[in-house]
Amino acid sequence: MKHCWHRFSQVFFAVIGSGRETTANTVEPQGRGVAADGNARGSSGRGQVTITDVARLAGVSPGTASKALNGRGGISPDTTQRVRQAADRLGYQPNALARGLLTGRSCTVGLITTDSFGRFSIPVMQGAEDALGPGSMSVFLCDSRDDRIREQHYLRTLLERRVDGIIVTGRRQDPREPVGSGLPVPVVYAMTQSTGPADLSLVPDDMQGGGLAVGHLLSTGRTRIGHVTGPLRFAASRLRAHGAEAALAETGLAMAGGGPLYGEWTEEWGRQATDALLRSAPDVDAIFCGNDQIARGAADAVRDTGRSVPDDVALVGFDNWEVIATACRPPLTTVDMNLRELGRTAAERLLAAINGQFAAGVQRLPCSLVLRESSRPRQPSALRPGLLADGPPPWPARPAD
Amino acid sequence: MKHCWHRFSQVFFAVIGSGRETTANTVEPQGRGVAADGNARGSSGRGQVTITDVARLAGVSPGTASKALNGRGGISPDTTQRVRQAADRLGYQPNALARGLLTGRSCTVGLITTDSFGRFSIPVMQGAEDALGPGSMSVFLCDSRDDRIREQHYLRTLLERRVDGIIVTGRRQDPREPVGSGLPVPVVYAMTQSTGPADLSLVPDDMQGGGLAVGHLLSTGRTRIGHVTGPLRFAASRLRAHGAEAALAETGLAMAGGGPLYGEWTEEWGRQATDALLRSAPDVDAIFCGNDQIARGAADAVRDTGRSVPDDVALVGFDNWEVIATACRPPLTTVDMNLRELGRTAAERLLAAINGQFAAGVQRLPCSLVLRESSRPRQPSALRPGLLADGPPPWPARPAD
DNA sequence: TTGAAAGCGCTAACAA
DNA sequence: TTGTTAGCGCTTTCAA
Repeated sequence: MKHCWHRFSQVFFAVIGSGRETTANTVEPQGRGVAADGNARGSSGRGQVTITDVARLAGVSPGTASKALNGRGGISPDTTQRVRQAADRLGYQPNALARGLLTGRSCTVGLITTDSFGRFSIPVMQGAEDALGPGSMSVFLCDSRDDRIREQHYLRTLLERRVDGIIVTGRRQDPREPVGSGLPVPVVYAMTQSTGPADLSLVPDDMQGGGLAVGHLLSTGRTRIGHVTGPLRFAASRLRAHGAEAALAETGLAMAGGGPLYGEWTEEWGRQATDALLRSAPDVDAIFCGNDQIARGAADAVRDTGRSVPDDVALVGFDNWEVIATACRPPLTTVDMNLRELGRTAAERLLAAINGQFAAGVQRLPCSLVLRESSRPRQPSALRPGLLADGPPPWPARPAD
Repeated sequence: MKHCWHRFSQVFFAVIGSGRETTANTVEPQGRGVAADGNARGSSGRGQVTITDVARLAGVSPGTASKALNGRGGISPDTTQRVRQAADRLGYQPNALARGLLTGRSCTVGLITTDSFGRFSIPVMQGAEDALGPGSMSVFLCDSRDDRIREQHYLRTLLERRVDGIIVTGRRQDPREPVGSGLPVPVVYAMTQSTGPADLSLVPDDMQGGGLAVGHLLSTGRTRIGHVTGPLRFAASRLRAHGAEAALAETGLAMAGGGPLYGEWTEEWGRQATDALLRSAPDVDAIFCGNDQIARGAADAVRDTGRSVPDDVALVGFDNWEVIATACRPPLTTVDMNLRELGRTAAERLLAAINGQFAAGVQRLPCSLVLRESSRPRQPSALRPGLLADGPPPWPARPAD
């Protein structure tokens, strides 16, 4: 802790160290100061310590104090030391507003989330904050809730506050209109796409993620792989399915069940679809699910038919939504979109843009795989007698559980 | 949309309307302006339009323009109109930094989350943003991740940015040290408690929530009510249990199973404990669970013994974590801590404090109940033959599972 | 090596 | 009703 912010310090206007002494109650040249302020506070007027106060206590001019504190310009070590001490004593905190006004850089960025702290925007925001917060950048939070009016309101206030840049996050979906055009600051879209050709958008690579899931299942020896996923109207569903099908085709395999089963992003649908799939293609030995909720429903459905996950049917989900994936029985192998990393990258791209390094287009960031029980390679068949044999499956139509 | 922010407007320095005409390339009295700026932008120097630009275009002084735009001081309707038009044309946006510097109010607040976008802090943040964002207050987001070093870093930058106040959110738990002492701005703690006696902390009323859950179960006719909850070391566990026990005692009942079963906040524990409870007290007709995950585990365990939820055993959870509560089979009745409301309240209290209305102490905000299937009143016994009869329960000790 | 002065963009007090 | 001036707190020339 470099500073302490006690507002009411005891020591004032006594010059620290030696050199030109200035006594406490000198009348300030500027005509401002504590004179009229009976209250023993080390500040002029507004109650916060200013650099003038520091300078006066150190017995130097404000300009010199500024240079000393910022390490700019040739200031003697002795003076620097005195100024630093004075600043510490008074609990000086530079006024970022004044600095920003002067330098034209506020060192702030706006973060507009269209998704109101949704499951996808949160990790993105977190990643962005990771990259910005610990540095000198502060982040303005704006929750536009997919409302263009709100969005414009926030955009306006952000620009009024002279942010140096803006990040827009969403829940992906279809490309969206740019948040504004001809803006005086750079904008990066994360987990959402702008239709503006000059804009930079960062999204996860769903197709690669789908391929990753299926590739993994293939590598563990599964060959009759089905796919249960969300609504067809979602680009995410389609891309993941394409990725999955491409990976299968590469090995000369077709998708079990005849193709992806499109439905809802719910456990309920996961159960239903899996149930149907196990009926229509009883030899299915793996299901790649479009998200973790579907996968969890699938796990329940598989178990309900007396089969085991992963030995009879392996499962892979998508999202790595921890609370779902780890509560699944068994814990779920799943594709992680690395959203936090995506947010971090967005922030870095924004910083680059602020420094003049622009980029444009849609960048797809790779997904990765999180391995858990649900796709564990099969146990040696000796341990599970009969289950790998040909012929009708050894389980009854539907036991009590 | 009142404004548009195209930076490069076409029309400049042609006085709008009638009255003192000023032509485009007048040399500005201040010596600044577009003269040296070949680029057709309606600004001086920094690339953003200033009030001086607006004033010049409207043919008035900056002071007058300011008053006109802010509706302060007696300005003729005609002039006001002209200034407004000029501002619109140029896409003028007041510089909030400059305004804040002058007025001493930045119209920003800091939001420090110690819980890194956790399940509890998110709705609180959302509520705070609800109350602040749409107004003139902007929110700085700071993710301290329970790290005091980070927290102090953020505190410092917030104070440097001259925020008007600070909200600190957490995941409740034990009281925490104040974020700082003698701070120049008010602080409100939400979903976390400060040990500072002069600080204001807002937390949900867990005891009342526990009472609410049990009261509801009693009102639906259940009398043999058990309680499965999280670790004993959590104040939340203890308070909820107390509330539940008090509600039971009021009706002269004791808790089924002999008392609360403390464990973990997981589905796994919910299953285990419920299993044990159903064995030790087979006539249990309701379980109040310390959170939704435990409740979901309980639902699975109840079902696994061949009993039905809610007809044989009713369930109530805690948290109203939608994804869990609605995916539960059947959907879960649960206690909602109204965290968003809590966040909103925190923001309102902060605004009050900024305006001089201080408060202190720990305020507990009421929880409410969200009714779903899992605690539906029993069906008439005719529809469920035998289940309400006396004697040994109709289900076997415990099927395979 | 230090000090003086100007000015970032805005508003508030005072003059005209 | 409008214009002028000063100054918020800071940094940055330019002079000393």
